[in-house]
Amino acid sequence: MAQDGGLSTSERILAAGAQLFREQTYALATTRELSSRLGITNGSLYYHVANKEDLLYKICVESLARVTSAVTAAVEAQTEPLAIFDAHLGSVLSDLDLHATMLFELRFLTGERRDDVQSARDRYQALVTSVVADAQQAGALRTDLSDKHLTLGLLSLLNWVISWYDPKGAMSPATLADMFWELFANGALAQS
Amino acid sequence: MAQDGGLSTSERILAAGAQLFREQTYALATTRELSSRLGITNGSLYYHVANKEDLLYKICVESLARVTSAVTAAVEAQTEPLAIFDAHLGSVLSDLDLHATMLFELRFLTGERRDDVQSARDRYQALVTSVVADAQQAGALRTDLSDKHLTLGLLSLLNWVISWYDPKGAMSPATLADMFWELFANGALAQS
DNA sequence: GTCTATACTTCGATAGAC
DNA sequence: GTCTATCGAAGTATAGAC
Repeated sequence: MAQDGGLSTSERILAAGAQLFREQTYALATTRELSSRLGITNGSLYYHVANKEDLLYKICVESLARVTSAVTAAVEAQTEPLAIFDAHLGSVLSDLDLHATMLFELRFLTGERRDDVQSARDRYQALVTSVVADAQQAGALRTDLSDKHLTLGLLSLLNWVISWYDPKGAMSPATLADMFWELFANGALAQS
Repeated sequence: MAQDGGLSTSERILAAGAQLFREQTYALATTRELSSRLGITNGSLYYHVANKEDLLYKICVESLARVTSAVTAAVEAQTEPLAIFDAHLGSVLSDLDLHATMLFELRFLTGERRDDVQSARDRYQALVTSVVADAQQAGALRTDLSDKHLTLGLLSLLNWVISWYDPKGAMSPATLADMFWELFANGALAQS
């Protein structure tokens, strides 16, 4: 339960865990360091989380829930593919720790947790593909490249940005979305 | 020194190390597992490499040397930006272990080794940017987006492919290069 | 150039008091 | 809900014989 104006312990653990996992990667991050940042001992941490992998699982689930929700809402409001760039980057770049951890550390999950997150990610990708396919059928996007390939190009732009984006840099998520959309939509060739 | 038709021990260690680091990540890969794959004991491994980080360093240096050499040669032969897609993907996708390790594990290097590899990577990126800038000045690429931004988009396509490409899949590096070039050059919008 | 043996460190997780 | 104390496992790297 949330404190007055603050965060619940579970929420604090999720945020601190995501930050730590992004800084050091899941494998190298230690539960001792995490406990220390939270101001509790290593033993106390295990009252809140079952184990280290379970924390990673919760982070991945939360990441995909947020970006899926943001893009779903945007697509329902306006069906232009540009909406995806805006909604995706708006969500992802304002919670870099969360989404970077999902994207790069997902593979360390095992068994059911791994399958669970992977299928959530597949569903998100299918959502983007369906928007692309709809735009193709509406005549907005070219059809000589398949919906899968167009989506692959689109998601390459959106995913790779996580590995270099600097929140303190000059570009806002909205500016970046406009720039990427412009490039994705019209290409890099000079107009003849 | 190379055996008859085979590889030297150093070359075998480099290849096996890159494969292991890509499979498990640098942090999780153990020198014991590496020794085991090479058919020697853990102690023997240290006759060939100073330590684990030094092996990662050698892998990163080799990766950047190869892709830089491939793209440099291609650009000297034909100055179209398409040449970059072909040469880059041709090199990278035929040595996935090596290049994936450089791209995703570089950050675990420390001190001088880290600086050394990072500056080699910066030089490669500057090479690509210069090709883009030349094409802009020649009137081939649009100039309302900066050379840096166009390069960012280009490298997003080229780098992200490493995280999903399957050598056993249907697409050859050359086919993929054509597809990405087509998308990068002309964009996703339907022609009006 | 490879072996055995091991020193040294650090980690995830648990037990049980408060 | 947090603490102290600790178990047991695993890792990197070294020493010294062969």
